[in-house]
Amino acid sequence: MGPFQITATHVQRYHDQHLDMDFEHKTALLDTKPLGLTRKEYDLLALLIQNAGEVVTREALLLRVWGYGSQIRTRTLDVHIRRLRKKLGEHSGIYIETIFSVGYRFQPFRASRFVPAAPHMMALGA
Amino acid sequence: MGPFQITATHVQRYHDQHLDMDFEHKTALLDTKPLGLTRKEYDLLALLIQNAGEVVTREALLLRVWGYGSQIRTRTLDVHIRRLRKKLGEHSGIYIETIFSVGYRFQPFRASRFVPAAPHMMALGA
DNA sequence: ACACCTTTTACAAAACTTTTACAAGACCCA
DNA sequence: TGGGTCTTGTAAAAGTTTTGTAAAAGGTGT
Repeated sequence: MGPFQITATHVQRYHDQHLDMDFEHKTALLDTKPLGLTRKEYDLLALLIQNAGEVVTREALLLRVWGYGSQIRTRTLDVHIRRLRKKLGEHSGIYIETIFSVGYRFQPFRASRFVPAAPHMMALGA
Repeated sequence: MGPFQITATHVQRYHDQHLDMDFEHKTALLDTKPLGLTRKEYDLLALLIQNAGEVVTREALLLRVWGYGSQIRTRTLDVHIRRLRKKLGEHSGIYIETIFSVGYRFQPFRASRFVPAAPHMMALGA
C-alpha cells in the first residue's frame, strides 16, 4: 500500500516510514514523536504534503499559507522552510527539495528511494 | 505509436526510448533519471523538441528563449546547447544536431535511425 | 511582563546565466 | 588543397539572481 490513505473527497493522512501526519487532527509525528510544529509550519508542511511529488511554487505557497499576492517580496517562506527542515532533522534532505526559482517539493520517503535527487535539481518554468 | 502524445490542441509530452519530457509538469527524465535542467536549459530543449525534426534557427531560439532581437551578438545560446548536450550524455549526438550557419535541430530517437546525418547536410535559406 | 510565534533584516552561500577569449571546425574559392 | 573567413565549441571568469541563515525586531495571547 502506498503512503496515502484516501477517502471519498480528502486526503486525511500521510504516513511513511518516519513521518506520520494526520490532517484531521492536525498532528505530525516524526518517528513516533510529536514534531511540535507551529501553526504556520504546519500549514506549510501540510500544503506541501498534500501536493507530494509535485512542485508547489513560491507564489502558491505565499498565497495559500500567507495570503500574500504575487508582488510581495519576503523571506518569511524561506525562514519557515528552514525551521521545518530543522524539525524534520536528518530526513529533511529527503523530504523537502528546493526547486530553484520555482518553489519547493515534498518527496514521499518511499519515492525518494527510486528517484534520488539530482545534484542540481530540475527546473520548472515561470 | 509514435513518440508524441497529442491532445486536441497541444503536445503535452515527448517520449522515446531514453528521453521523457512532460511539458505540463515541466519535467525531463533521461533513462528514468531526472535530467536536472535549469530553467533556460529547459526552455531551450522544450522549444527544440516542440519543433522536433525541424531546424530552429538561432534567431528564433534567441528570440523565443531569451527575447533577444536579431542584432544582439552573444554566445550564450551555444553555451546552453553545450550544457544540454552534456546532460543528455551519450545520446546528445543523436538528439541535437548543429545546422551550420542556421541553427539547431532536435531529432527524435526513433527517426535518427532512419535519417542518419550526412557529413555535410543541406542548409535552409538565409 | 513573559513566553512564544512570526516577520524582517542583512548578509552569506549557492545556483544559474552571460560574457570573454580563444580553439576548433566548416565553408568558400582561387 | 590551402589559406581566409565565418561559425560553432569550449573552459573559465565574471556577473546576476535566488535561496539559506542568524539574529533582531515585531506581534500576540495569557
